[in-house]
Amino acid sequence: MGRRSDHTRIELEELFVAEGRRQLAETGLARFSAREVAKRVGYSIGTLYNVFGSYDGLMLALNARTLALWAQHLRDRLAAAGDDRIRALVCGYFEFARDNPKAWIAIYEHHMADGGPAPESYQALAADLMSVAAGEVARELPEAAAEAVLALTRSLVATVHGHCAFALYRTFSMLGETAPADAALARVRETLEAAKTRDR
Amino acid sequence: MGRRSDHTRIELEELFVAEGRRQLAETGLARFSAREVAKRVGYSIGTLYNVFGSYDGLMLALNARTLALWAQHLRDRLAAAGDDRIRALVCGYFEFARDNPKAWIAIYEHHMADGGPAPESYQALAADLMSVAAGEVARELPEAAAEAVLALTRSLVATVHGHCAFALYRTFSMLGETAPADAALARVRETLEAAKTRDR
DNA sequence: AATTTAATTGAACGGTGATCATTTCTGGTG
DNA sequence: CACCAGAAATGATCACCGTTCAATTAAATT
Repeated sequence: MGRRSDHTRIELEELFVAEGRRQLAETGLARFSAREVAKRVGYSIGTLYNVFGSYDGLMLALNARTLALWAQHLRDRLAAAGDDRIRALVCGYFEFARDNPKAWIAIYEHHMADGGPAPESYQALAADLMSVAAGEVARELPEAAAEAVLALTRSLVATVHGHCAFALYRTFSMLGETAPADAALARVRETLEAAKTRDR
Repeated sequence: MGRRSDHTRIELEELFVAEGRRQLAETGLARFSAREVAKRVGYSIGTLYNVFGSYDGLMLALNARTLALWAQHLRDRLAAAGDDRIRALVCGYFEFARDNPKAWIAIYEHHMADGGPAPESYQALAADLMSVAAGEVARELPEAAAEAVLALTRSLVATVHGHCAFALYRTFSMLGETAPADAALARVRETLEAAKTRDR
């Protein structure tokens, strides 16, 4: 059809991402198809490749959107939180994963075709998410050195991630666990308490 | 070729599983191909389907083998452990994942085509793995009730899993973490200490 | 030797990600 | 207004995938 001024390149990107997220949420990563996204948007597969370059490019755009929404969700929860900001953070983590299970899983299950790392701009989004958590850990441990805060934050996020992953992968339900978020919160509290005791 | 007495059905299964594991370790789940496994074993794709029924059936057989080897690895480490059995357990967990990264990841990233649960026999292998950990937790908390031990074990395994997953997915290296196993062990120790204090 | 039975095969089907020569439209020029 | 150069959009084409199943072939039975 030639240069359609129907949509700018930015609009096109947004169309594909919106439809891609809809489809990812429905079918999950394993059945996800770039062709099907293009078809439902009403553009050809060739146009989708013009915009994103590859399947990886499309998936990165989708996961980047998920990461941004996740970070926003956490900040919203923290803004509305009372005294117990750690609980707000852990619950916000679980809420987002539970409300967007397929998209959340896709963040971890998509791998670049060449096995290489994701581009800088994508890693920045993951780092931003981590910094939200680090801010709260720093608030809990005012005396701690910055590097110690970061190291502890990484470990705490890994702890929560493990509980959240088991919850979404149904590993927990298979084993009889019913309140994974509570368990994760309890673990985080223990670690923060131990760190406070060490600091004194 | 008709009924080849070259291999019994059991031998055939073993041939496919051995070659499948080799290929999974090389290429990873995303590029893994049942056709390629059949080709390299020297049987047709049809015979592979006679044996395993589907791609899911093959993957379950591969993942079942991985789970069994993992449990064996943990028991071996515990048998050779000194006083610090918890360290042996956590390190054994990480060692196996690090030595078999693609196979370990496939355990979590393979999903049944219909989204349903894995068959009973497969779940039993996962439960066995959990029971290895539960035995050590029970040893640490002799006073604790059985159900409390199981609940704590689930949470501790989730904690270690989170650290291990971040290590293998390179989330940690992206964030500057260098000793994920040490961090996981520290978290486990804190939780066990807190539980002991509660029991008193 | 003839027949039955069951294991093995691989072509065929509909789908995928990826490519790129071709077509089709648009903005600018004379 | 007619023309053209260039960019956007296309979809046939390719190699591969999981899956199916009629046909084939070798072993077991008669």
